[in-house]
Amino acid sequence: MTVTIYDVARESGVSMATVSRVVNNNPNVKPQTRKKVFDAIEKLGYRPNAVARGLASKKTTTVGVVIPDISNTIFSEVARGVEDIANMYRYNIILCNSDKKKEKEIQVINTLLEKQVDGLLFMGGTVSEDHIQAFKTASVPIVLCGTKEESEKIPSVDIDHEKAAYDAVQSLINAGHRDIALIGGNFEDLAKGFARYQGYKKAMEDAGLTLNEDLIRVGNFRYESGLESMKQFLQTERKPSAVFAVTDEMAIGAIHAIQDEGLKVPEDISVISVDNIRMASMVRPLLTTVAQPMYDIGAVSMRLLTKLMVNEEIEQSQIILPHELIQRESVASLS
Amino acid sequence: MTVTIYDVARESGVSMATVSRVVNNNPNVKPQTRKKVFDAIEKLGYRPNAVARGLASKKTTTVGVVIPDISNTIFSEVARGVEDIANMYRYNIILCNSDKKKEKEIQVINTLLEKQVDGLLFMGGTVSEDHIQAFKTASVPIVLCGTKEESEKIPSVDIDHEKAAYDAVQSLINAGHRDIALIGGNFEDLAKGFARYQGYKKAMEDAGLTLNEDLIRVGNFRYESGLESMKQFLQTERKPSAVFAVTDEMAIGAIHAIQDEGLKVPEDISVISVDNIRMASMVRPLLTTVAQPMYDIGAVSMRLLTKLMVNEEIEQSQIILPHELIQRESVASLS
DNA sequence: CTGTTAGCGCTTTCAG
DNA sequence: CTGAAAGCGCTAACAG
Repeated sequence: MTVTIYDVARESGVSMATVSRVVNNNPNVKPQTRKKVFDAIEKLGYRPNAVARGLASKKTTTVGVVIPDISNTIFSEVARGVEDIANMYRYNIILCNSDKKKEKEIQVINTLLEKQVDGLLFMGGTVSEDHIQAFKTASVPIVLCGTKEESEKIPSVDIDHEKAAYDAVQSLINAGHRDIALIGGNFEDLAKGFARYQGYKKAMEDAGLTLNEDLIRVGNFRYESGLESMKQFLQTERKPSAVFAVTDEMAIGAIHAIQDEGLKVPEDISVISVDNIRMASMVRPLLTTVAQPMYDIGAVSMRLLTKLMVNEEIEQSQIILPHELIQRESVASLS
Repeated sequence: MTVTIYDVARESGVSMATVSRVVNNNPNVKPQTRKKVFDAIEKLGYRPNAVARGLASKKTTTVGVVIPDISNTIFSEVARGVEDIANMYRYNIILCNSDKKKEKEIQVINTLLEKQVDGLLFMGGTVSEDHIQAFKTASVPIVLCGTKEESEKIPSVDIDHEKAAYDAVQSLINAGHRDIALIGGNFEDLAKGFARYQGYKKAMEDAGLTLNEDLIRVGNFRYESGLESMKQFLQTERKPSAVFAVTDEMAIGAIHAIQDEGLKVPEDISVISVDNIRMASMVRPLLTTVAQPMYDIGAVSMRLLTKLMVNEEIEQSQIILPHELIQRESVASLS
């Protein structure tokens, strides 16, 4: 029923090897025989079996990607970059959601490896010792995407989260703000939550400003938590004149909390954040934020992985992509 | 270097067949031997090769999913439903973006089939004759997710887009609106763009209202086009009292166009749409919309596919999921 | 330029 | 409950 390379060989009167050659575009085939083979392929409706090929060649041309949550816009934009480049180099991707649960992450890494992926792209929260251990059992290259780990042994691509946060806060300070609140994210998340907090702290300290515990809240990176956090700031007697939210979603939540209170952004309170998700330019006022190049992070990670998979020489295995402050409408100068 | 089932067999003093049995949880193995085998597996760090297994068993436990654009929130929410259920039934998914380009769609369908996926989930715009042709060459089940085709031969799951649009517009009419503008989407997109337009038209006609060409614009489903379309309506002398946008994104664009003009939603103009993306409850005013269960559409599609893949009896192969009007803040009564 | 021949690592009858 | 053996469909030397 299923037509194999053998059937094509018989039909066209050549050997399997020759059929294999024409299917794989090997130049060492006389144009004439090539034609015969193509005709047979067409006639029989032959479709090469990639699984058999994978077993024989030990290459599957598919890469595994573990992602926290594909329905989260921030990751889905990265994923698009990943897939586009994968595609460009003829790879397919097996996508696995992990919800940043360590157990789940380790589990999917293993099943991906069982499936003999040619490489692995890992996007997650923190990379623990257990992760490293799991990676070690792999015989294929791995790149971290949007994270990194201490030792910097594993190739990775990300932005400098601390610096991005620093730049955001500094721009607030430059605009004359002194009472700057922070809506942070999970500090356990070293690569992102903690790093962005560090950037805030450093910018404040460098400006000779002291951190005020009352002006620090930690949310979960999401809209609702930004809204909640801001509501609480609004109840304190000495309201901040500006707030730095560690993600756009929380910033937008904050903006709405402010507006719901009858106050205006940026006239009464300025808001800034980091990310630049699509929605940042789909709100009023337009959100001022430090852009992180989501698509590029995915694309560059995948490009790096393709190089690693063919043992290509690479100049740089710890890649930091640039971020950029996008001035829009949510920050006012206090002069 | 790589440890195979044969190595485990030797190490534990049993046959490959027995090792295969314990790995596959076949009950016909004496607990004692089972233990021996597990010990050997652990000792050698054996990891089953899913590609070899796939070749031998003709099952890969992976399904292909072709999706228009994973970075589009509407599809990424569906994708999450798909992956969750796939996972639950031990399948992995190979994800391919198609951008709704027919050529690309056909191409990825073919490579997915070459990779011997056990089933195919297709989300796209319109399903043409060429698609059907490509599907026919497949020997595995296929389900359409968020689309359908004329003949209804191919299993599918979706909502009733026409009825959803109808309900939205009808609610506007019930609220006393008469001048209801439409911001539509590509009419070539039969399953969605055109169907939703039909719903609008029918609701108007059923209420004895005549369609006004000046009050109809077609966008591309996205925010910017909603904003643009609304701007144009605002310049006409007889402004609509309400607008029905075929997607939430366009509705939000419309809201901003209205607000940018110094008018208020819903006091001056009401806005309603269909979708209920996460952002619908992350704007001011909160968007009133007809919710389509994105996650469920993905989950139910995948569940249907899992049944098809094991030849399970199915009662219903054309599944229509319910939609629901979510009253929030963007529609005012004209009484 | 083309054919022969081993496998790739696992599942699956078929015996026993 | 366990083993032997025959493939699954293809690639990759190696010859010629």
